[in-house]
Amino acid sequence: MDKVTIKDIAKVADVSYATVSRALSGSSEIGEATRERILRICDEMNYIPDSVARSMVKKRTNILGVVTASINNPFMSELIEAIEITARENGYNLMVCNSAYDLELEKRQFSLLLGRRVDGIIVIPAGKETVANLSSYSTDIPVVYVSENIPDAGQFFVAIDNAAGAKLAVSYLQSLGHRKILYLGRREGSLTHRLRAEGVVAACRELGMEVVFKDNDNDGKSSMEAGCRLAKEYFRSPEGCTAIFCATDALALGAMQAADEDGVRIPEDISLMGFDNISFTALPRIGITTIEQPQLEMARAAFELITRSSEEENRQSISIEPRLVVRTSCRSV
Amino acid sequence: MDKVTIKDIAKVADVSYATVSRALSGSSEIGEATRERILRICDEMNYIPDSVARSMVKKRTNILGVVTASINNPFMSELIEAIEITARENGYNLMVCNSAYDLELEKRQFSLLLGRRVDGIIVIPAGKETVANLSSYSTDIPVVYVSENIPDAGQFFVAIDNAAGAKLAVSYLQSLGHRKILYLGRREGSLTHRLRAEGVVAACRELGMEVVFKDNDNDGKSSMEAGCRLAKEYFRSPEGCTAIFCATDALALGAMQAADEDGVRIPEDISLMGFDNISFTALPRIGITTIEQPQLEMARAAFELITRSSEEENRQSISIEPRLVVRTSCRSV
DNA sequence: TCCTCCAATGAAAACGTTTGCATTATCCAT
DNA sequence: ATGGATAATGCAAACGTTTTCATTGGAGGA
Repeated sequence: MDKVTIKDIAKVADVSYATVSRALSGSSEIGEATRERILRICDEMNYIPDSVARSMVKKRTNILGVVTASINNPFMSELIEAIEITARENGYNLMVCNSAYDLELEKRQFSLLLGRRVDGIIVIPAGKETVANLSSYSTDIPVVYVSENIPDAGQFFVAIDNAAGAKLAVSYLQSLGHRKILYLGRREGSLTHRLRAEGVVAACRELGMEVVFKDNDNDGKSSMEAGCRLAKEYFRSPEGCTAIFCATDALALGAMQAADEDGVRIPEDISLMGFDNISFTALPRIGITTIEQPQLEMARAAFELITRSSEEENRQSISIEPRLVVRTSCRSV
Repeated sequence: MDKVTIKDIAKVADVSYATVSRALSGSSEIGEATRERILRICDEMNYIPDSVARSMVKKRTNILGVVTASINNPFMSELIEAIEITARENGYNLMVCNSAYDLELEKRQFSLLLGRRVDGIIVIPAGKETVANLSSYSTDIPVVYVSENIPDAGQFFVAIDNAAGAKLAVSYLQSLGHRKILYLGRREGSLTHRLRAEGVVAACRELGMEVVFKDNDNDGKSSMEAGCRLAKEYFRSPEGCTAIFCATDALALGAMQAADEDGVRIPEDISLMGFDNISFTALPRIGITTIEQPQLEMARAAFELITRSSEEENRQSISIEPRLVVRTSCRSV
C-alpha cells in the first residue's frame, strides 16, 4: 500500500490540497461541512500527515534533542522519562543521544542534533568541559544544561541547589543528635561536587558540627568501588564520626558494602546518608536516607527554558529545591 | 547568525548548488580540486546540512522509533541504551516514546512515529494486546517487537528463549542438590510468563524434581509487592522447598524482603533465584542469582530485522539464548 | 582538423506540506 | 438592482535538499 498524501485526499474530496491542509490544521477559514467531509475521507484512507514535509515548511520539527551522558544510569533514565512526559504533554517528541561520558562523542551528537533541526537541546553533560565545548557552536537553537549550574557561562542551566541539599542532610543528622560526621566525596572536580562539599562545610559551621573529609581522588574506578574503598580506609582508623554523608548514592552504596564486609552495622554502629535518591536507595535491604533531585520538576524547568527562548528578558537559569527522603539508614544518637 | 544553506555555499564557491551537494555526498562525479575547495568553504561557514530537507527527498530519515513501556525500568533502559549504540554505529538516531504501559498511549505514540516517517519501529510492548493493536496499522515501515515472541502473528519478534532460561535455572538448582522448589510467577497471563512456567514444569519433569506453584494473580500491585506477599504466604505454610525460583527479578526482590521480615535467611534457610538480571540484582546486600537477557544482543537482532526488511526471504523472528548469572543467593544442600 | 567521448558542471524537477494572495460565491444593506 | 463586505476556496511559491538529464569543454584518436 503506497503512502497516501494530501494530494490523494484532495483528489478524492475534489478540492485543492490547500483546503485539505486547512481542514487538518483546524483553520477557521473553511466551511464546517467540507471540513467534516475531508476529515472523514482522511480517516477512511488512513492518511497520516508527513511530519517531515511539515517541518520543512514550518521551520520547526517539534522534536527536542537530548544528549545524555548515559541512558541507563538510574538518575538520568528517570530524568529522561520526565523529559519525555513533559515533551509529550506539549506536542514534542524526543530524540535521545547517548554521549557515554565521552566528550568527543558528545560533540558529534550535539552537532547531529543541530543538523536534525530540533527545536531545542537538553544536555546532561558528559564532563567538566561539556559546556565550553558545546557553546562554541554558533546556533540559534536553544540549549539547556541540566544538573550543573555554571555561573557566567552565558548559557542556561537547570540544577538543584546543591548547597541547600547538603545543608538539608547535615541538619537532619544534627537533629538526630550527630555532632561529628564523615563526608565522602570530592572537594574539587565537578562543580556539583564542589558545591556539595562547600555546602557541608558551611552547614557544619553554622550548626556547630565537626566534619572530617575522605576525598575521592577518582582513580577511574566506579563510584561504588570508590565509596567502598574510602569507607574501609576510614574504618581502619576511625575518628569517632557517628554518621557518613556521601556526595552521591553510588558512593553510599559502596560505603554500605564496606560496612557489611567490615562488620560495621548500619545504622546501629554508624548512620549513612546519600545524595540523589536514585531508585536503588529505596530497595529492601538498602533503604538509604538521601537527598532527592526532583526530576519531573527539573524536566519541566528545562522545557520552559527551551520553549521560552523567544522572550529573552525573563529567562534565567533555574535552581530547584532538593528534598529530604528519610529511610532506615540513620538513627539518633 | 542566520542558518547557512547549500545555496549560500554555492554562491560563495561560485558553483551551482548541485555541485555542492555532490561535494558533500562524496559523489565521484566531481573534480578533486572543486570538492576540496567546497568542503573548505563549508567548514569555514559552519555549514550543517539540513537533515529534514534531505529526508524529504531521499524518503528516509535515518531515524529509528522506539515505543517502550517504560524508559526508567532498568531492563528497558539498558535495552534502549543498547539500541542507541547499535543505531548510532549504523548512522541512525533514536526517537524514544514512552507508552507508560498504556495501550491507548502506545497506539498514539506508534502512529506519531509513522507520521515522523521513521525508517523502522522497535516496540517494547505495553501489554498483551500490543501486537494485535499495532499490527492493524497498515504501513510499509518495518516493525519489530522485542521481548515476547508470539508465533503466527505475522510480525517479527526478538525474544530470549524463555523455556531455555527456565531450564538453565532449574538445572543449576538441581546441580546444587535441590530436589523440591517453589516457583513464584504467573502460569497464565503474558506469553513470557506462560513460557517460563511451562519451561519450569518441563525441566523439573526431565530432571526429576518436584515443583510447587504460587501464582501471582496480579492484583494491580507492583511485582515486588506481589513477590513479598506470595513468599510470605508460602512461609506461613511451607511445603519443604529448599529454593525459590521467581519469574522475574522484581518478584525475587519482593521474596527477599519477605524472607527478611519473616526471619528466613537467604541462602542459609532457602535459596533464591530471579530472572532478567536487572541491575538491582548485582547490588551489595542483594546479590541475586538470576538468568540474564543479553540486551546488546537483542538490540543488534532487532536492528538487523529492521534494516534487512527488504530481503523478505531470510527474515524471521530471532530467539536469543539466555545466560546464567551466579551470585550469592543460592547454596548447595 | 574534425569527430568522439568523457569528465565536470549546471538547470530544473521532485519530495509533501503550509500559507499569502487572488478569486469566486454569498449575502446584506442601500 | 447594485455595491461592497465577507466567507470559502484555489493557485502557486516556498522550505533545502538530491538526482536525472542536458550541456559544456577539452583531450585524444583518426
